[in-house]
This record gives sequence, C-alpha cells and structure tokens, in this order.
Amino acid sequence: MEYNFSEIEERWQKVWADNDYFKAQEDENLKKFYCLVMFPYPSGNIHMGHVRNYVIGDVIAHYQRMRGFNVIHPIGWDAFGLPAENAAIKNKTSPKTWTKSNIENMRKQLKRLAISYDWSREIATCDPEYYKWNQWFFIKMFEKGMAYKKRSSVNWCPSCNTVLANEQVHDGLCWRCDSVVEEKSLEQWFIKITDYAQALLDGMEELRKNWPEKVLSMQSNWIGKSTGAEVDFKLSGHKSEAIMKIFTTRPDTLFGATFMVIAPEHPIIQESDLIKNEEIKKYVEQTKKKTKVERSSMEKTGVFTGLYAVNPVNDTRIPIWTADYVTMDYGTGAIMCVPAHDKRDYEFAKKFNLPIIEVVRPENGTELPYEEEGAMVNSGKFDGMTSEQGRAEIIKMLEAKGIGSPKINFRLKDWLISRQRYWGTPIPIIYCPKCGTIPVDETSLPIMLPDTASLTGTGESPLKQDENFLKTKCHKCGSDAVRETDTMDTFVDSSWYFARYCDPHNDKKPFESKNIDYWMPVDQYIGGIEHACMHLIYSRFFQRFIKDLGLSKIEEPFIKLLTQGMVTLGGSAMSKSKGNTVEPSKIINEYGADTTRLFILFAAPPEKQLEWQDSGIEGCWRFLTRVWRLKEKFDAPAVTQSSQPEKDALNRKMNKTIKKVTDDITQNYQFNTAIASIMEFLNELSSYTGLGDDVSRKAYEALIVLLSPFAPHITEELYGLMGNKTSVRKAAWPKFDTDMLDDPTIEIPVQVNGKLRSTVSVTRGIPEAELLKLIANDEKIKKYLTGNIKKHIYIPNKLVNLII
RNA sequence: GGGCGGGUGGCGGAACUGGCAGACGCACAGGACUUAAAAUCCUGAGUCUCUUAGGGGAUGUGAGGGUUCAAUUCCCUCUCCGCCCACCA
Repeated sequence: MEYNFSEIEERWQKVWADNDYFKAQEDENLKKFYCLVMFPYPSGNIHMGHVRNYVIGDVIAHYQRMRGFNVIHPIGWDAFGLPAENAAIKNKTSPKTWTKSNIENMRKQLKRLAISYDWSREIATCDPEYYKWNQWFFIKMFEKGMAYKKRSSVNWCPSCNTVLANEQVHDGLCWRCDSVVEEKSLEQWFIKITDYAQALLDGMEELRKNWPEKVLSMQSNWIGKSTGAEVDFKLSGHKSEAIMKIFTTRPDTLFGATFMVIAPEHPIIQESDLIKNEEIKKYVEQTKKKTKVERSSMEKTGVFTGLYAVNPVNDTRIPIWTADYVTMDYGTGAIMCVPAHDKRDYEFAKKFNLPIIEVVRPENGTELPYEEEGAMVNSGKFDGMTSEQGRAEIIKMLEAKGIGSPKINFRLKDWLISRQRYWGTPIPIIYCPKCGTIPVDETSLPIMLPDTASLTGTGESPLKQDENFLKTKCHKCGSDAVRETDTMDTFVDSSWYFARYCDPHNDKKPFESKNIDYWMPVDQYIGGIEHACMHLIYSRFFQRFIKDLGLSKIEEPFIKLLTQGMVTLGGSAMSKSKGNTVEPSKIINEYGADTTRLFILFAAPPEKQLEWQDSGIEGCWRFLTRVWRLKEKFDAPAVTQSSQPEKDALNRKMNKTIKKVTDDITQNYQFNTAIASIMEFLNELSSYTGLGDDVSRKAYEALIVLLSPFAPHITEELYGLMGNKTSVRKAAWPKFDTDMLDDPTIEIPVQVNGKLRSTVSVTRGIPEAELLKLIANDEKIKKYLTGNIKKHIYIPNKLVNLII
C-alpha cells in the first residue's frame, strides 16, 4: 500500500477534531502544562516563520501530553492594528471584513498543519468580548493613577499617521514602516509602567535559568537602571535664586565639575530671557530640526548661555552651556560636567577650551579622560578615598546640607498607549464639561468600536468624525459630553491574551482567578526575538498589575522562553510587503503536513536564523516513506532469524534513541538532532535481518511513538495498523532502560603521540594491562613503536595514547 | 563606544565534562532494477598526496600564539559576520 498522505491526514484530522482530542479541561488532580505560541497577526496567509513557530510548540505540546500532563495549547488572533486599516482603505472594504476573512483563511491553514490547538479557546482581540476587558483594565489603571494623560514630546510616525511608544522606535525609525520618526508635542495617554521598573528587573533573576541570556540582557538594557545622586546647583547672579538640579552616577567626581550643560529644551532657556539671545535662539531652533539620529552624531556642538552656577562642594563659579548631547527626556535635562572623567565632557571641554581638573587617579598613570574607579585627589577632605567610598561620603555630605540625595534613574519611559487610528480598542474615557476627564461607567462596557467609519488616515482618529460615537451623556451628571476618540496600542491587547485563554468565554470578568491560577504561568512560551523589548516587557508588567489587582497569584507570566530564529529568504524576514514569502500550502499539497513539519524542524536548530531553501525537503519525504514501507515487514512473521547479539544491538539502539530524543526535546529544544537520531534508528532497524520478530516489532512501535509528536498523521495510521486499538496520541512516552544504553564491546582508538594509528575492539571495562597487551600485538601499532614507550594515557572505555 | 551571540566539507548542520572532527540529511559520483525515465535499493566521498591497488602518508573546525599526552571545546592576541543598547549624564 502506498503512502497516501493526503487521505491519511484528512481522515485523522477529522477524528481528532470530532473527538475533542486536544481540548483542555481544568482538573486539579492533574499536573498542568501551558504551552503557548505568540499569536499571529491575521495578515492573510501563514508563512514559513509561522510554521516554524507553531510546529515547535506543537511538538512540545504533544510530548508533554504523552508524559501525562494536562496540556493547554491555545491559539488566537492579534487582530487589531494598522495593516487592516490600510488594506481597508486600499481595497475599499472594512477592516473588520478584511480581518475576519484573513482569520478564516489562516485558521484553515493552521488546521491543515494539524497543530494540536484547543480551538474551543480561540480568541480574536478585535471582538468586543475581548476588548471589553482591555477597557476594563484601562479603567482599573486609571483608578489607580496608573493611566494618565499628559502633553509631552512624543514620537510621531508621519506615514502611519499616529504616535508611537518608545519601544516602537528603532534607530529613530518606525518599527513598522521604517519612516523617520518626528517629534511632536501632543496630549496623549500613558501607562505608568515605570512604577514597575525595579520589579521588572528583580523578576529577571527568577527567569535567568530558563530565558535566553540575550533577551534578559536586552530587557535590562532597555529598563536601564543607573544609580547615583541628584544634586542641586545654585545659579550664580541669577535674579531668582534658582536651583539647577542635575543627576549624576559619579558624585565622587563632583570636585572635578568645571562646567554644566543643559538640554536646548530645558525650561530655563524659555523662562529666563535667554531665548532672546540670537545665538542661543538659533541653536535651539537647529536642535529642534534634528532627528534623533542626527542628534547623536559624535561631533560636539553647543553655546554658552551666559549663566553661571556654583559648584556646591568648592563654591567655584562654573559656566552653564547648552548642547544637544544632553536631552530633556533623561535625568533632569541638565548635567554637571567632569571633563577629566567623562569622554563626552572631555571632548566638549577640549573643543570650547574649558578647564579640566583631575579628581580620580588610577594606580598606574593613564591618560585623561579616565572613566574608571581610582583614588580621589583634588577633593578636599575626601582625598585618598576610593571612588566607591567617595560616592557614599559625598552623598552623605550633600544630604546633610540638604542639597542632594541618592537617586536611581531608569531609561524605561512610561508606555504611550493612545493611537490616532480607527482599528483598535476605544479608550473608555469621556470628557464632561462639569466632571472633567472621567472613565466611562463600568456597566456600559464594552464601548463598541462603530462598524462604519470613514477611514482617512490623516492623523486624527476617524472616530472624531463619527457623531454617534463621539457625543454622549456624562453618566455622573447627565451633561453633554464627548468621548475620547483615540484607540489603544495593540500591544495592550497582546499583554494579557495568555490569561484570557484560561477562561476565554467569561462575560463577567476578564477571567476567573481560579482558572488563571490553575493554568498560569505559561510553562513554555515560543516566539520571535523581535518582541524582547516590546511584548515581553509589557506582558510581564501586565501580569504584575493583574496580581496587584488581586486577580492572580502569579507574578511572572512566562517561566520558560524559546526565541525561534526568523525564516528568511534572500537574507530578510519573510513578509508580504517585501514579497519574499514562501507559501506552506504548496509544500503541504505536494508532500503533506507531516513532511512539512519534519522538514522545518530538521533544517536547523530552532534558535538559529534559517535561510529558506527547499532542497532538503526530499530527504524528509524519503524518510517518512521508508518508515511507511517498513510496515509491510511486520505483516507476516519473520522470515529469517536474527542472532542474539544482533537482537541486543537493536534493542540498545532503541533505548539510546529514546534517551536521545527525550533529552533533545526537553533539554535544549534540539529537534533537528532528535529527528536525526530517529533517522539513524530507522537505518539500523531497516538492515536488521530478523525483521518481523518481537524485538524488531517492539523497536518499530517505539520508533512510531517517538516520531509521533513530529509527524502526527503517519504515526497515528501506522500505530493503528500495527494492531493498537487506542490512538498514538494517548500512548505513553517510551521509557529507556539504563542497562541497555552501553554496548558490551567497544572500539577503543589507539593513538601514538596523540595521533590516531589504530583502533582495537574490546569488551567494555577490559582491565588496563590486558588492553595494553592487545595493543602491543596490534600490527598497525607495532610499526610505530620504534622507541621506548615513555608513558601511556588510558581513559577507561574511551581511548589510549602511547607516548614514545 | 558598551553588551550578547557566532565563524566547522559543495550546502543545511552534528560532536557528552577536553578524548576517533564532519552524525543525520541535501546535492554529487558509480552501480543494481528498467526498453527508457522516474521512483527505489546498494556503494563512495573533508582536502591534498603516495601507491606494489591491500592500503599508506600529510593536512584540516576564521588567523596567529599558548596550556595539555590530547583542543572545534580552555586561555591570550587579532579578524570577520549577526543582533541589542548608545552623547543615558
């Protein structure tokens, strides 16, 4: 019988679906396993990157089921977002229609791949049943002061016509469309993620074991904690006894501060009459025009403001400059400059001829600027202290005088979540002339996104044009009021979807605490590294907020993280806009889902970037065909008998393979070598002379079970054909016998002076003397034994090295 | 500038704790089957080289050095590639 994959795959997919094989049910008596893959944006079609992501997740889900875990393996759609809106404008349809039909299409494709999802838990973030709870969380945040509106300088993407969060600006470009991001001063909604900055850092300790180091370092970079002090500098000769606050990580160098620099946006420039000075005005204007990237060019520029401050430790009058290398969005927008011990300050001082005073000296003389630790000099009574002592002592002294205090600064900014676009969750706020800015009444949730909106893409929310949506009554006082028309960043949607999966149809609450505390945390999360500083930080924050609301006991949402590498074509990630996608459907039609699944895993280890080439697919196809054909050998009793040693050898190969595949799946996600070892196993089994006997039958069934998470259909079929009444999906993961891992005879390589000259075949654990005798009589070795053997190295059961 | 990861045959990639480098697969070559092709099966192979045709020798994991009986693996110097952060005070 030929291997008819399309018939087999179709038939089994129906059986699994009709019998709810993959439906997850809460059961306190069972140990749970939450296997999560990053849910897709419904762009239209599944591409090979999705296939890779979801097949990895599926292998893990199947494996854990066979290990006896109660597995939840859900899927959904990150369905709000800009592409839907743009496509709708282009195709003259609605974002909803476009999105829904894409979901339909992609759902079919995922089912065709037979990923073992619990489809009863499917969610789409654009459904009111889902985004209602986005709005609910927003109101909770508002009530706790965690969501607030403020005017500030924000990132504006002129092509997407909306603001962006800091996390969404990469190298000064929009993360989505690569346009140069502009700065605009706008009133926007923020979420106070900065309140959780320290907690997010602390939580990383627990993740250290099971998250890639790379992601952790990216996150800690992004959060960017620096410890130091805030110091007040008095302005000298300024009418208003004003104080200039600065932040420094090196208070020990305070005696070396010979000038100050303030950001061109610093309020004092506007407040005092400085802006009337032509030179300063011109400089401020120039800075405004610069993009972030231009601004970070290394050549220092700046102008003297005419102001002076007083260095509080030595009462020296120091000039205040303004320069664009200081920015308003970090620290206080003003710095003290210690040119001797800071490269940037040094460059600035050299260029503008400002004094340089050395206050830290290393043990061995070195050139300035010297930025490391050392012994303090030129620092009055602090001379001789180490930098570390100096920092503590100077802060103490500043505190005593009331002009400074310890301070920790984070690079992380509050999360800007309002977007001037249509296809997103409406922000549940109303503006009432009497009551002010207030959240809507909880009972009126969800605030529905109107189905019809004239999409303009002009940079104002289209909801503003919709009178029915816009105009409302204040639920507190009944006055005419208007709604907030901005929608939420879609990253809000994806920050808690994993919790919603635990109780996806609840219409009273976002989820039942009992359910989320049963399933959460996610035991294995799988997705792309591009989310290291966006989705993965927001979600960690959200889960903490959920915990602080008392809705869950869980703090960290994802215990174990696997970041799979991109699937590229021509060096860049597959994407519709670049036109370099490979449609899995073609491959599935030609070779079947099993081959496709096997191939994407076999091609490379999961974390590595994979440049797509379909040349290897034949090999996986051939392998499955060989597995299929081997079945015939078991239809009749064995024709020839195998010797006992041969039987033992096959039995050992089986045990070794079970161990290898188990280790590869659980320890390092080495699916490629797991598959390779099953291939080796098949090679050995195929050449076994007694095919059809009990030993080979047992080996063949083990092979089928081991292969089943990777290639579910063919293994299901063969498992049944071998006479099993139950599904291979319900089979237990095979165990290996530790006594059957080692061969009794081993080949020992024999080296002479470190070079391989021969190998001898001996029984395991042979006494050293006996082995040496054997080697001395070995013809190949004799040739080399021209001198005396000075000594020999013997690694039991591994190798012998003779030194002559 | 700082941090992280990486460089192994024609290709994708293996290699436990330092112990036979190149598993497994692709592509390739030769053979069997076939009228032929496809499919399938068998055999071969890092590179260079010698050969009396059995096999032998040298060399080889980005480059150079070191430690060691032994290095893809550990240490130092350098180089190239990828990613992240970045005038962050």
